[in-house]
Amino acid sequence: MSIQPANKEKLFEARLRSAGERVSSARVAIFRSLARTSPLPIPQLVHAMQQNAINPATTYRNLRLFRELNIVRDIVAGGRRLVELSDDFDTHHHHFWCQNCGKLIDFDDAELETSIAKVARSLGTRMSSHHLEISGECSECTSTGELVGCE
Amino acid sequence: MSIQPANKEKLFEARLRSAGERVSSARVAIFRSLARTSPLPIPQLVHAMQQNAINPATTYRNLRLFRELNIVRDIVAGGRRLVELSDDFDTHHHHFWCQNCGKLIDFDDAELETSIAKVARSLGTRMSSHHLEISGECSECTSTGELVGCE
DNA sequence: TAAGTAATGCAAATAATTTGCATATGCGAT
DNA sequence: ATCGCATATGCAAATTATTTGCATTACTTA
Repeated sequence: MSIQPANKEKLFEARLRSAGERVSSARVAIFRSLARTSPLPIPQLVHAMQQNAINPATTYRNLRLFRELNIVRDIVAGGRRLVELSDDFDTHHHHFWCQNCGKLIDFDDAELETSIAKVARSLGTRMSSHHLEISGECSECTSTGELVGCE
Repeated sequence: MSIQPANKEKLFEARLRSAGERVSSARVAIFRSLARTSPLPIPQLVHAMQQNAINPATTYRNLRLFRELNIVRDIVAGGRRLVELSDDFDTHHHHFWCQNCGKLIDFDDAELETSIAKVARSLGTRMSSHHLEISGECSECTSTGELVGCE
């Protein structure tokens, strides 16, 4: 189900090319960074790229491009905005965010997908992507007896 | 199902008080603004509050507080981060974002809710809130024959 | 391999968000 | 009601995030 690293990059290049965009070294570097670790806050990505001699302006410009080409998506977890590769470049998944320990858990579920598709159809819309964020307390925090929202 | 305006504010005050927080005029103003129009981008809220003689710092500080107290939540629609009142202060809903015309449509569905609750349980988590964002083409854009992503 | 065009770096501008500190205000006790 | 205290606010400055213009560099196509 999951795309292999080598193919991911081929697909990435293809997506750029078919949009008439060039495959620059900065773009590849940003893509690779996201493929390695994501989701992550934009400033963190910008900083990581600077270590790689890629200018913030370049990272921002390309993030905007990647968003348009559906290469990345933005999500929100606990009030923080994060970027990650879109479903086209990673296995489709949703996120559970533990508001107690801050952990982010990926998940996916067939029945859930069915429900979502059904709703989109009933709205008369054509769905191209979707993302569910659940917040709460993860299993570990629940069993430890920690209280949500306390520090 | 929907909470009446007058009660919303009572609930709001109660939530602040039970957290040991004061019910200041700035807080009430921010809450009212969100109750009137939301979701909206944070800078836009900040600006609106300035018209109301409320300092940006105050708005930011209180947004953080509201987030902690689950009075507001952040969502992402088309790469833009927005705030809106949490489910406790509004009818629970999800969002469909049309990437063609930019429209944001609220929706809710019982079966979907069931699936979500089931997944959260199967993960061993305790869910306190959740939000689904679907992107695609709304029914109007679909019938007009507009192409997604073209300008 | 060369030419043309689009992407990058850089520096500066702008926008967003946070912080410290003095003052004002909400709240509980009188 | 009023007083006193603790907390929230305003303000100004600092920090951080993001965008833009322009000269230069580097993909791509022929």
